[in-house]
Amino acid sequence: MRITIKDVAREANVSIATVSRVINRKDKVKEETRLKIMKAIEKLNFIPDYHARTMVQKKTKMIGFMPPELANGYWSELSDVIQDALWKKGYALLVASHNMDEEKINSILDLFQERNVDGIILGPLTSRKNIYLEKSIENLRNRRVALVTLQGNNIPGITSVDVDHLGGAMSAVQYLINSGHEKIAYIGAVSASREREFGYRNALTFNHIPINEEIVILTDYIENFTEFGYEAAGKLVSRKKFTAIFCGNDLIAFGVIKALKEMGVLIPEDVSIVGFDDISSSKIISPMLTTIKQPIKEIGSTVVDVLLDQMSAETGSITKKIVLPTELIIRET
Amino acid sequence: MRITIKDVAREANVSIATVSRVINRKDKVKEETRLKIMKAIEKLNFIPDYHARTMVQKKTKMIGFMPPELANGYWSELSDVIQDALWKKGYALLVASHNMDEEKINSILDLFQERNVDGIILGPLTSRKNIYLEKSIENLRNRRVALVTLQGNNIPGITSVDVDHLGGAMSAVQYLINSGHEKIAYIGAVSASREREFGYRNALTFNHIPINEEIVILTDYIENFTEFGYEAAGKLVSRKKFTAIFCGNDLIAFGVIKALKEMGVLIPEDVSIVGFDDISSSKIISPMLTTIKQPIKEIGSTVVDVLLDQMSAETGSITKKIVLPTELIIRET
DNA sequence: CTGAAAGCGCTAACAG
DNA sequence: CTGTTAGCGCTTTCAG
Repeated sequence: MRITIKDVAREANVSIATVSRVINRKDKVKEETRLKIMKAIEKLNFIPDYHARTMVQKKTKMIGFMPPELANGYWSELSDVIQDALWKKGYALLVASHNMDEEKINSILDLFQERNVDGIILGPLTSRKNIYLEKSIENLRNRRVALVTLQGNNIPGITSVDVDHLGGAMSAVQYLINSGHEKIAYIGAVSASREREFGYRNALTFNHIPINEEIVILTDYIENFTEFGYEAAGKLVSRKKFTAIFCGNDLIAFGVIKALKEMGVLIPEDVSIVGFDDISSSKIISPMLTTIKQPIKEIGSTVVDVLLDQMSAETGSITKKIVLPTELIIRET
Repeated sequence: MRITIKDVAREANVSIATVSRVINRKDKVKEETRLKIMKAIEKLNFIPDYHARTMVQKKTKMIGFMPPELANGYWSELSDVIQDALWKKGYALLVASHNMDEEKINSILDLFQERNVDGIILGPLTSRKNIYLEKSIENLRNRRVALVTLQGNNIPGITSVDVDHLGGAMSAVQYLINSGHEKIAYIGAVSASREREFGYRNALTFNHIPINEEIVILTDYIENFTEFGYEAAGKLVSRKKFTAIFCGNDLIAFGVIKALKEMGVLIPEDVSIVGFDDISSSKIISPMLTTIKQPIKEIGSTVVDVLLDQMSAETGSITKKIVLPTELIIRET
């Protein structure tokens, strides 16, 4: 059925070892025999069996990627970048989104172990304590699987790549303050990034503006950020005590914008809005969203670099925390 | 280093064959020994090596998915659906987007072959003739790899799952006509779906409205649909001869909306717009986009069903073309 | 019900 | 430069 190295060897009248040599282009092989073998490979349409090779080499050239979801500008854009960067280095990407479902997280990790991925890129995980997860991670580490985490879940001992949420949030709020706002509301999700909330609080405090908890709306992880923003904006308006809103991410901001428009609130005349992430839709919504841009390309390439570094390092490299800068993108809101 | 079936066998004082039996829950094993082995597995944290298993079983439980890109609402939403459906059936997804790059398409297909995926879900491919691709596909078919294509590339002999682009486009244009429009423009990409353009033409013809080629703007595949829509709208306005625009997809429509707004054209008072796809951003843009909805969930589950069917069928099943219906979603534009 | 042994397809010493 | 051979970790007859 399947064409194997044996068939090629027979066809070319050499031993399987020699065939192996030419497909791995390692040891020297006489040009003449190389050509002969190449021809046989061509003729038989031979593609070496990855699994057999893997079994002896112990390298799968496969990286597991576990984002919370794909159907969301931020993660899908990042996936593309990561996939592309990895591809260029000869690695394939096994993608499995977990939707913050604990059971799925565990089973994905099991799958990654079973399939022997060389490395894993973790997205944010549920903050709840998960014994099984901890055990899996320890296992993974014992087996020297490279691990990197995106959007720092601060799992001890794992190198993380993330942006400066705190700083980004502070600059967003500072911008609002510089524009003359004092009553600035915050709408955000705790699970996604607590630091953005802290940045908000810090900036206000730093400017001697008291924090009014009435206009701080938080939620845990939710499926649909946009809907959450829409509803939160509704609540906020009924409290009428703000002239600007800093949103935990762009999707939330989209919901907010929609709600405000429906209620006849003018943006930015009545209320200014700043988001976070700068996903591609931010440019197409109207008014165009002012937001904190995450350097997605750099995040993707950095995470890949870090991962590959870790895999090539003989001895376990030390745990780092890599923080990338954000940038304020001023648009219309 | 790695825990193998041997370690478990030793720990439980049985042969490796028996261990294999319990992890595969096939042959009968005495309950007592089963328990003993389970305990050993637990204790040693044993996870069977997938590659070794695959080598003898010839099934990888892995499906390759090759969309044009991920960073686009349509494909990322679909990926999530497919991944989830497959996951439930015990399959992992190997994702690789090709960005319409011919070389990458070829190399991805090679990778899929080398890694022995059980099935492949193809996205739209370049329309240009690609000998290498044809050969790969033939190879794949010879090796009985299940193949399904999304957004019908009409590769002969491959079952496709797609929506009714023609019908959807016709209903979009018909809706516009019913709303009193006669001068309806079309902006679309040829590669994505020629049928949408045909639907546009058909609907006009069917209603005895002559087609004005001046307000039909086409392009080949482009990286950024939104930008294309933005520019196309600019050209269109200078020609001033339309009261409605049917866009080949939502992203294009977003660009159009942005351009019209900037030029002070009111939507829908001056110009009505209908898109195609109903990606999630369509609801957050303002005004909310009237569009043709693709049933993404159904597309995803259908494609998975078809694929699994094909894999379980002993004899090569016949090539089908599955067409799913679309739905007109009337919103504000 | 359980063990022994023969591969699966390939790589990596080890000889020649 | 090239061939022989011993595994990689697991499943699967075939005996017992």
